[in-house]
Amino acid sequence: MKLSRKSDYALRALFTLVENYGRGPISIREIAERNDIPRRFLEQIMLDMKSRKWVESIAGRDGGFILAKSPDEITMGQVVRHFDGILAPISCVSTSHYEPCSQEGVCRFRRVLLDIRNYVSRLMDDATLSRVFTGAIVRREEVFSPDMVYGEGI
Amino acid sequence: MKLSRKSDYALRALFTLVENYGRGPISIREIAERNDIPRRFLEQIMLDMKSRKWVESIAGRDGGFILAKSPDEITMGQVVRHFDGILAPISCVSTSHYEPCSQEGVCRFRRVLLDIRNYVSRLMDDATLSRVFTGAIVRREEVFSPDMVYGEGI
DNA sequence: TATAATCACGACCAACTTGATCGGGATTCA
DNA sequence: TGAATCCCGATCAAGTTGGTCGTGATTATA
Repeated sequence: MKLSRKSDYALRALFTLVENYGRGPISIREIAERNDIPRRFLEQIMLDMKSRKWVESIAGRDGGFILAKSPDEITMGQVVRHFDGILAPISCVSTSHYEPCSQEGVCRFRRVLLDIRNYVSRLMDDATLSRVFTGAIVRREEVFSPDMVYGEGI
Repeated sequence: MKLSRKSDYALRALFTLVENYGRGPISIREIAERNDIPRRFLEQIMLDMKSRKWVESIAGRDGGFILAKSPDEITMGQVVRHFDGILAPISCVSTSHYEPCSQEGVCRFRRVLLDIRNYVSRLMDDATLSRVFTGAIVRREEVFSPDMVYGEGI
């Protein structure tokens, strides 16, 4: 999974709305400023998220956006899948965007990619906005040392 | 991590060479046919891998390619990093391709992406060609049910 | 009711990446 | 000599990314 700017910006915006949950709308301009996002680009993204029913807009002066549902009803998985289309590292191990591959029966490394898919999928679908916001989504790898680095660097 | 065709093809070719390890060279044409890879495209990739000292070439008629080192001295991590540049889902959690981000101090979801980075990095750097070839790289997620699917699909 | 701030919508676009193809040269074996 | 191979650089079409821009429509407030 490679996170696009769009997913990145969408998540930044959503967490800003989570932070303000129950306290009225925030304008695109303010979200953009607080999160260092190009304003006109964020416009697109917010409208997109509105059509997905993740946010609601209030038009006119003093208008802006609020979350359309509770922060534990939206997951990072949903957001990234919407904007980036696929979480799996390759489509032959994707269920939502599966495409057949002539080598599937003999491929030696498919298994490794499948493992990555499973891990990423599980993690992202567990990651509701509220859990991530409160830091409740810490996993095995981070229990011992938060800044632990594996392998040669990534 | 999104696996590019180049990485994919490179890995297919390498595992073909592993299969034939110690039994003479295989031509690009044959590797291409056996793995369903465009021949002229594979040429580039093999030359690239030659410069990385992963494979050696034998020129002239009956020539071809062989592995330049033992299958347990090459990892999937090295290959994917070479062709795709970055394993991490976003550069702010990459060590090899780190780029600063204005939101780093306040970002709510960086932690989740860091977790993915750690998992992928560890898995890929453990994945030597020989271990993957023999199937010795099965991990937690796959111990119980090989085709287990998590979340909404990926 | 004028005005300023906001959301809404669609068109446009430059730069980059991906996934190749192509022509022709150098090397080697039979 | 010729056939099969590796070698090298140029080129390129299509799609994706990451935006910008102009212009309406809506609404609170002075």
